[in-house]
Amino acid sequence: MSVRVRFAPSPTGYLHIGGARTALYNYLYAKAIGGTFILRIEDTDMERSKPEYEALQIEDLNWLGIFHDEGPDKPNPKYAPYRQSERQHIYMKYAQELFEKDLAYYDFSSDEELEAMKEKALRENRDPVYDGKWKNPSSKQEALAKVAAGEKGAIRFRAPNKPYVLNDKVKGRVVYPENMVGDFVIVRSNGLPVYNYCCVVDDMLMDITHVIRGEDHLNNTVRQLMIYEALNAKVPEFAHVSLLIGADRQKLSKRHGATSVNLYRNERYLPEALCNYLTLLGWSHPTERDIFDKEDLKDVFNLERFSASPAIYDLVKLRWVNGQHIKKMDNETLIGLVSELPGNDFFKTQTPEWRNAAIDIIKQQVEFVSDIPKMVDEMILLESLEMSDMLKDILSWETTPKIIDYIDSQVQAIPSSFITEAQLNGWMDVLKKDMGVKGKQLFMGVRAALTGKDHGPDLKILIPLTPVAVIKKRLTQLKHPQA
RNA sequence: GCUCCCAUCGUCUAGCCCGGUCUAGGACAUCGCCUUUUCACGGCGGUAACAGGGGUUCGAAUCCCCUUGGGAGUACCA
Repeated sequence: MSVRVRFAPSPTGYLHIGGARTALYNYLYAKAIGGTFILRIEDTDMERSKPEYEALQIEDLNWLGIFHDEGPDKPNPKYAPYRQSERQHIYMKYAQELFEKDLAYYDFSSDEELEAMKEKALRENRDPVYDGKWKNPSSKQEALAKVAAGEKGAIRFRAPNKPYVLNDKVKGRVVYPENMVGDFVIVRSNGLPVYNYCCVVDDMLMDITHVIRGEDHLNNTVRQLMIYEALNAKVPEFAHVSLLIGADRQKLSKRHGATSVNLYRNERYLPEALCNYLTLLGWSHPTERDIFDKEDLKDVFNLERFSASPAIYDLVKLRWVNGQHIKKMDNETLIGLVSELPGNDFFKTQTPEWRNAAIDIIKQQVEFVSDIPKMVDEMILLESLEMSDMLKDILSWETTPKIIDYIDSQVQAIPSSFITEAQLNGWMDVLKKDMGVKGKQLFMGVRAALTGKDHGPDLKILIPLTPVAVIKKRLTQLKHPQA
């Protein structure tokens, strides 16, 4: 049977960074093994689930380059529907079956009774597991009669009294001692089934072969194992991936900074970079590569290289990863991204050749796409001088005023809006041969004259990108420092 | 409380399953140097870790136990 994996978010908010990581692992695994990646919406919590969040989450997933093969918007008739809210009848059907086989029973306990029992258990230092013996469940006929009479009761699963073993792909052999959980509710008294139950019914019916999810579900799994058993279903492989935590080693939350994927999207992070970074948080590349994209992972991604311990979500390395992806990105795509940025008008109105050349030098030194316009402003368009100590020093050399005067006279004579590299070379030659300036005096002097700064990219590349009008303004200030 | 899980540089991790090749490797960050007559990029190098204690063994980061620390679950949430 072919591999089928799923990502099953609850539409109760934006796509979380942790959710994105789990989705990514599932996606990567499906791609690596030629399986199917399914998106299932777990919206049984009517109170918190909102349809708009479903759309938002899918959007974020797609932005990350994670596309599902099946889902509410891409149904496979054999498995649809994909929203748990639309599968109520299915859950009820199996609950009915469980009830008839005496594997589940109706519980008419009140909240108060349940609460009292829980407190008692806690007092006795026991797990507050529901003890069926505490209150004899009604007989089947009795229960049916009560239900028919309109009494509200929850359906409880009769938890077998024995230990369970899970061979997890990440955690290894996990033993759940007997009595770890008591009889648990699978259908609430309001008629809505509960997560741990729906999940199993769906995974069974959707032929899910591998469940890759967060470690927070590890304890739940014993309940699910019980249901698989009761339903006579084949148990899938499980991989419980460690959780992401904050720098204080606490559960990742808003106060740890940006935890929603859409924030990174707004900040123009590269989706491939985010995926790359997220992959590394808990999984390692067999050859210890740390820069790659999904395509590179196609042949190497597996379930064997997960780390069992939680990872601190720390953005510092993400910056670097993003920068690396910018460097290897082709100029055309990058130009497209920069063009989408608001403002930035100068860049947008330049020729393709200009933009290409500008991107060539700028992409080498930025970590974020959004830094590119800033670099254009600072490196190319800045008219005022950056009066550093170094620049003051350069201006104090006796050769510098001569350079400034000469360059100024040449620049004034330029009719076009840009200086060519050949023109610049010509000036350098004149300064060197006719005026006897050379070495540091020459290069730094020319740089100061043209850029008003003491540092920056290679002049031969930078100057042809700088508008003559800007250079003229710098020169004016250099000649009249006070003004 | 109880149950489950986890524990290698500041961070992400390799190594652990199948003990010796580990005076523990890589990456980010940090520091220094080199290169590019500047900056950045790049290159080179430094600082920096097997949580603690017991065992098993000729030998343990690797196997076992305990302690400590952290995480998760303990719901008619997902």
